[in-house]
Formats: sequence, structure tokens, C-alpha cells
Amino acid sequence: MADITKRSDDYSRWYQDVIQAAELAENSPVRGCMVIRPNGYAIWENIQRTLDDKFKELGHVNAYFPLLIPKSFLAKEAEHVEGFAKECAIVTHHRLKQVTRDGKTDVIPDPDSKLEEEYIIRPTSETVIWDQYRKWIQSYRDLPILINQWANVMRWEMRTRMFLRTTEFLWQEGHTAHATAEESRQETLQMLEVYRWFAEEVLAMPVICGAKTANERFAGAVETYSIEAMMQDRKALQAATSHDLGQNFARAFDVKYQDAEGKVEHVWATSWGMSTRIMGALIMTHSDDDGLVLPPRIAGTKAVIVPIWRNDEEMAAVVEAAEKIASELRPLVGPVHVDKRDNMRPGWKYAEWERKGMPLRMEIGPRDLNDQQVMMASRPDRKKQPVKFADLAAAVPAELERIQQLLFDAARARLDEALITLETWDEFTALYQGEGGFSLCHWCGDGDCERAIQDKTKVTIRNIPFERDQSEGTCIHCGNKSIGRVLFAQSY
RNA sequence: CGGGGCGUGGCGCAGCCCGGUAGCGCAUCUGCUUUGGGAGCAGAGGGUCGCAGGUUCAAAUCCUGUCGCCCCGACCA
Repeated sequence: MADITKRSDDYSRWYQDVIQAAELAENSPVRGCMVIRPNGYAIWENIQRTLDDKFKELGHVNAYFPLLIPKSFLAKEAEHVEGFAKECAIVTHHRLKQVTRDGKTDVIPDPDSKLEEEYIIRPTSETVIWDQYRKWIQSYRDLPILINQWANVMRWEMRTRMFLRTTEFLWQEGHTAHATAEESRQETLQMLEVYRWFAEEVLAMPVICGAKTANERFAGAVETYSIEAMMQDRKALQAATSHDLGQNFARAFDVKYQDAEGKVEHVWATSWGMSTRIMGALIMTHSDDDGLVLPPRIAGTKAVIVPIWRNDEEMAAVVEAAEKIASELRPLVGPVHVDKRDNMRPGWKYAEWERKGMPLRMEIGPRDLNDQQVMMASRPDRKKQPVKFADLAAAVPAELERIQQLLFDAARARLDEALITLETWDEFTALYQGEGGFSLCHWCGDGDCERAIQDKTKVTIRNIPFERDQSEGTCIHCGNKSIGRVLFAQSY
């Protein structure tokens, strides 16, 4: 198992190496933005497809709203503007003008095209969507509205980090409107459960579900829930969030409905999102020093077949057999690739596919053809074994399932090992000056105390877990009466 | 915005201190031999040394400015 902490001095280089090896992304010429190359985008497409199917199963539909948000919209919800004002890209002009300076042609924003009201490139779409919902909702019969949007958003962060905090990122954002507080709360929790399911069952990434503290809430939410995953360096990563927005946005955008008794009330809202950050989580959860490791359920291609030959005659026979196997496996497991490239040798191909995280590899050469078998090799544990042609239809799906489970179990074991209960401040500081990890500690519930802990140790409350010890105790930091144990960790 | 580092063929780097007209590895192309865990040999192509000034007979190298990137911090719904 890869121990990334051994590379912690140079963690970012390891991280970059994996990204480049996997052909997931490269630095963009635009500040802090990502280019996602085809191999990486295939993973994103699988994430989209899987989540989208689940959303629709639960009655949601997709829609699309504008990229540009009038500046005034952002000012309507007080907390929302406070949260996002410092990281907005602003559109001020609608035309360029050619100018010649020192004999060189350049373009500048045409002063005559200055906009009366500037636009913000969406950092999130609550405002522009709720401005629309006002027009769509009059009656309780118009509710609920269960809409999801796949989009790009921009947040001009001071410091960016590949995948985890890029200036532009892709995500899905769900925005629902409900008639009652109970309904919006149920929706918020339901979607958090979807994210938990997706992280654990599809990405093989165990998470801890819980509520954020007031300090960490989404700007404008009454309650924010998160799933928190642990990376191999024992740091936490917020993998998705679901917000109960109460009536805050309905009030700000004056969205009301009339109920069956004729009473007029503001509607209740939720929003929830998962972004390309999840691909960073995927990389940092499973990958090792030899490159990317992908759980089969999310890998763009499930298996590769590497034919081996010495001459044209052998090539023809071996490739034909490989193609036949691939076409028989595709209906059973999804995309299977036959690597017919003739400008590199088998050993080179093995190493390359391992770097790219291909879950399963099958090697087939003249000797195998003779024995009516392939050599089947698994990425995470390098297990390699011969499998008869006749057994492939059963063995390949079973092996992919084994890999999926193996990755989840390994990640689960790391989390269980790092998740400890602490009683004293000395233990707390010792843990986080050392190897770090997830800890469950008593906390008084005071935001100032929470901030003081962060200032002293860089450790934050990740969330207040749903399943937790609520017994009596005293705050690990200030010693006041506790509200129960909460989850602490250093985070990305 | 503060502190540190780096910009040299497609990629990764050396050369800079001590100025003399650009080199290495990988990759690419050609040929032959190879091909079951990152092939070998021979040959070839490819760089206004981030940009702009300055010093000098001469600048990748020294000086000034500027742009960009990376790391650390501030920041991070």
C-alpha cells in the first residue's frame, strides 16, 4: 500500500506525477484552471452518468441556467454575498477594440462598451435560479421543483490546487423548492445519502456523514451537511455537500406560494453539489507510487487486452483472439480495450496501463493461444493468474468485483485505523503535530472556541457526525460542557 | 498581498557564481536487429535561453525592470 506520507515533503510533486501519468490534466494557461484530457474526462463522464441516473430515479430533472449573473442578484441574500464577494470574476465590457502601441497591435476593452451593470461569472447558481423560481411558483401545486444542473462555475480563490481548488470547475448543483420545512429537510438528507452511496459504493471511498458547524455552513444555508473522506496522508477532504436553505433565498428573491387553505408563504429550498474535486479525492484515496488506481465501477475502460507477437502471422492470430474476447466481454463488463499498438513492446504497455489505473489487464500471446487461456493481472494487488477462454465470462466480472471490494476494504481499514477518540488537549496537539488523522473529541459548541482550535493547530471540525457519542463530557480545548463528540481533522 | 524557488528544443534538466556565440537524458524521425515486464546499435531533425531595457568588443551567464509558473503563508460557500 502506498504511503504518501513518506513523500509528504514533496507531496505536490507526487501528486503532479500521478496526474500527468494518468493524463488527467495539465496546467492551463488560464490562472488556476484545469485542462482535463480524454482519459480523465472519461472518468468524469462516468461520474456524471452514475449520479444523473440516481437523481432521475429520485424524481429530479435537469435544466440549465445562465453563466452570467447580474451583480445586483448577489447582493440580495446578505450572507450569500459575504461568502462569495471576495472570489468573483466580473464582466465589465462587451466589446474589444484594436489599438496600436509602439507599432504593435493589441486589443483592449472598448471604453464605449462598458456595461451599465456588471455581471458576475457564477460561483454557484442559487441567485439566478431563484430569480427564475419566483416566476415559476405561485401555488402549492407548483411544488416541489426538483432540478439539477450540470455546469461550470468560477471562484477566484487566492490559491489554487489541482482538482481540489481550481478557479474554474465542473459540477452538478441541485436546486429544489418545497412547500414545507420538513420536505426540504428530507430532501437535503436524501441527497446527502445519495452522495454517501456514490462515494462508498461507486468510488470505493468510505466517508463520514454529518452536519457542518455554524462557522462552516454554506453562505445562506440554515444547515449544511457533508460527507468527509480521508486521504492516504490522513487529511480530510470534503467530498460533497447538501444544504438546507430554509426560506432564506425565497425571502431574498420574494418567492411565495399559496397553500390549499389560501395562505401565502415563502417556499423552502435546498441545494446540493458534487464537483470535479471528487476526482482529486479518487486519486488521493486509491493511487500508489506506480500511478493511478481506479475502482472498476468508475474506470472509463474496465480492462485492457495486450496481445503479444513476434511476427505478422502471430500478430494476426493473437489480435483476432483478443478482439473476440473483447467483444464477448463488453456486454458483461463495459468498455474493454485491445492495445494493438505495434511501436511498443508488451512490458512498456504493462507499465503504461498500470500508471493509468486500468483495473484489469489480460495478456495473450502465441503460447496462451495454444493453451486457450490469457494471463489476467489486477492493478491494485498485482495478482496475476492464467484464465481459460471458457472461464473468462465468469472470471472477469468476478475479478473486477473483487478489485472494487479490495479498494473499499483497504480505504475502510485506513480510515478505521486513523479514527480515534481523544480525551485531552495534550493528546490532541500531540496527534496533530505528529501523524495526524481523524479524531472524535468533545466540543463545547462555541464558534469562537472552534476558531481558536484552528488558529492554534490548523485542525478543523469536519462535521458533527450523524452517528456519534453524545454522552457527557468537557470540551477538548476550553473544558466547558460538551455537546458531544465531533469529528476533527486537518483538511485540504 | 508577504516569504522562498524556478522560467534554456515536445518533456525533464545541466550550463550562470568566474561573460567567449548552447549541451545532456527522454521523446520524435530513418534503417537494421528485436518483441512474454519500460529493447539495442547506427544516423538525423528540432532551441530568437520567458519578455524588455542596460553594461560590454562579446550576455543563457552581470545589472534593472517586467510577465508567468511552483511552494509556504494570508484566503478557502
